[in-house]
Amino acid sequence: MPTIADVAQRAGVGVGTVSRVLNDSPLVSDRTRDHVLAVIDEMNYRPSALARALSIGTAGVLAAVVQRMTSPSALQRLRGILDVASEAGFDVILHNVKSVDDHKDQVRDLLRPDRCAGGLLVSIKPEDREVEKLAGNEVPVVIVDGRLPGIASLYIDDELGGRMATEHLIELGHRRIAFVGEWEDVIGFRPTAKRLAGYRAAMADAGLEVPEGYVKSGPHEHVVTLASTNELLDLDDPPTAVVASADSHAMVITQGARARGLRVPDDLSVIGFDDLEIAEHLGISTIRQPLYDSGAQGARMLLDLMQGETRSTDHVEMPIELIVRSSTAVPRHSS
Amino acid sequence: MPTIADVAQRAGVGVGTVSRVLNDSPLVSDRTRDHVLAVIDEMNYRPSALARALSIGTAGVLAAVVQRMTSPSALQRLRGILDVASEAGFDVILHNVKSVDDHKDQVRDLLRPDRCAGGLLVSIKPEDREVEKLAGNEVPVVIVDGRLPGIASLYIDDELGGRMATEHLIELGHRRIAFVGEWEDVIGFRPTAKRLAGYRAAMADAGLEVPEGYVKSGPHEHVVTLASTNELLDLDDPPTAVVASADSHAMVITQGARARGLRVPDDLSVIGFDDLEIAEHLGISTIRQPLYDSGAQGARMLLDLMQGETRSTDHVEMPIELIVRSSTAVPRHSS
DNA sequence: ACCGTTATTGGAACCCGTTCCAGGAGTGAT
DNA sequence: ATCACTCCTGGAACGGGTTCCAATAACGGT
Repeated sequence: MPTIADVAQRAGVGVGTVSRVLNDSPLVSDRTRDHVLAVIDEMNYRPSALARALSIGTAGVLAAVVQRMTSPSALQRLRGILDVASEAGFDVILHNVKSVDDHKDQVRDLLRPDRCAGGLLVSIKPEDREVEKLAGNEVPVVIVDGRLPGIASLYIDDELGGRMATEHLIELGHRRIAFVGEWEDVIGFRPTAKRLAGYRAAMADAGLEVPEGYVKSGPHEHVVTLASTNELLDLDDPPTAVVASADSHAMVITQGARARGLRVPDDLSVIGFDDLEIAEHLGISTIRQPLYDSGAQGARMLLDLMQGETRSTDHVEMPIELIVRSSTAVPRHSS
Repeated sequence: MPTIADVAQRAGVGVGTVSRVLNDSPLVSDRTRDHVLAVIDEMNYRPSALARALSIGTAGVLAAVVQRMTSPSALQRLRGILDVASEAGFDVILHNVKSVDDHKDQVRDLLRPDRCAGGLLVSIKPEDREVEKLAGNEVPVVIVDGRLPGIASLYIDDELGGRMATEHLIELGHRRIAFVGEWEDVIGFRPTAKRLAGYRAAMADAGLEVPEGYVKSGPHEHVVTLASTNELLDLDDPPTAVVASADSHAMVITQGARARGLRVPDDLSVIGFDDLEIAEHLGISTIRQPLYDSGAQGARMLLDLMQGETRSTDHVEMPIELIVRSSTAVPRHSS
């Protein structure tokens, strides 16, 4: 593999000149530039990214640390990150955080200038004592899907989302409204807890009670959600509508209700959260949050930060939106 | 940030010694090693991955080039890759290939020793004239989900899979069996085409005809699959069973059939391909292929190759398996 | 013709590890 | 005490870029 010195020699110029050509420096005459470019092309020379990185001090690499990367929402965010990063000529290294243990040392070791030029934490909430370190971290960090003072972040108002979903059902005339969510990992920001708070607030504001057994949660698994659904529908006074903390739950609830011969939305309204692609196809009403865009914008924010153009304390609240489809309707025996 | 020279000075030894300690060389006395380790700890020194990479000649990074990373199957494969790579201390940079254009220069530029130590092509078929270059590529390459002579690869027998799915339906007593697949991108190995071939072969072997209009394909989108489903069911002589080239299709077909009031499997049997997580929850019969394992084993294979332990011409066929669930059954009006 | 500038240029120093080579220290044998 | 070893160790060279500094060339002005 040819080196910059080989090119310089062949072109009869100094290495500095070749380097300047490579970096589009204006301090090269057009004649020299053309000549050097011709030689580069002729030798099929490509500068070593490694050597460049060592000189510069950091590589053209961003780190994306993702919680539960297998979840459809994380995936969409990741897609946004990848698109923007690759557009800007950066590689993305991907770290999948599964347990709290992973989280501790690995991540801080990853977010060093010799590993990457910037980091994105997707749906990951650093521990309290990590926050300060991250805020002063040598490479900039952006949190996607979470809000943390002192660290640039993008987030949504989960409580508002829970409220919007609930109010939609209330406005349709529902009175007996349940909530189904999941236990949340301590790694994350626990959005479900906030959505639940929004649900409770909306219920309270409407003067509605939340009966015993109307709030379900468990591990994020289909079978568990299915069981929760059946428990709800087995109640003496079953709900006419369910707020699910995610579209994936809404899907399962719908399916479970139909398996019992109930019709959705006639016998049971279900609303989800996220607006995954599949929600559209299944006609699930939901609270849409910008998934792809959160990743893309987070990446842009990070790129800005890396050029010192933005304050690292920037916080951006992304908009959410009620999407009404065919899984929610006026209750059958409406008052 | 302290450098190796700082550590050497502080410890009163040479840089060579510190380097040897860092790399667990046996050429260091225990006393010296302990002392140096203590100093390293005290200074909280971490060697620069960048400088190390430049010295060594390559970074501790693997490249995963994935086609349509948003597909659930690609994601599972990626998970396998990530787990094995991170276990071995490698970072993974992720490249999402969307169109053929992306594929051309970017990938070859990525698979250079200054970018990564090895590459995994997931469901990506290099163009003919690229194959030779890849085979002699400076960094080793493994193809996950595809077979190509001259390049190490992991694959399944798609034709056999299509045949197994079809034979399962035939054995249940179905005679009118349709096939639903999708148009495939030229980037990939076109597994659907092979599965279709297996379907045709099984039908021919059983002496069954494939009536006009029984083979459907279109873009990989839910609405299209739904339309195909309706077209099939609108035929004068509609099928009693459908072989879908992927679980995602099987899901939509099931849903479409139910929307028309048909029962699955009583009125229509549906079998998928892949065995995604969701297939289990929806009770979809399918041909299981090892997704996570293909990624994991591909990564292991790559790590071996990087150490020269394996021939780069190794080819591994992964096993597939018929999984019978509740979406396939004996046809209602069986002969 | 002479001087001050500005436009280019070459090349050494630097980034920070790894590795090889030339010793030096220590040990056992004679 | 001397020699032959083995075991450790220090430090220079090296990897391949970037960048800064000194130097040359070219140009306009008087």
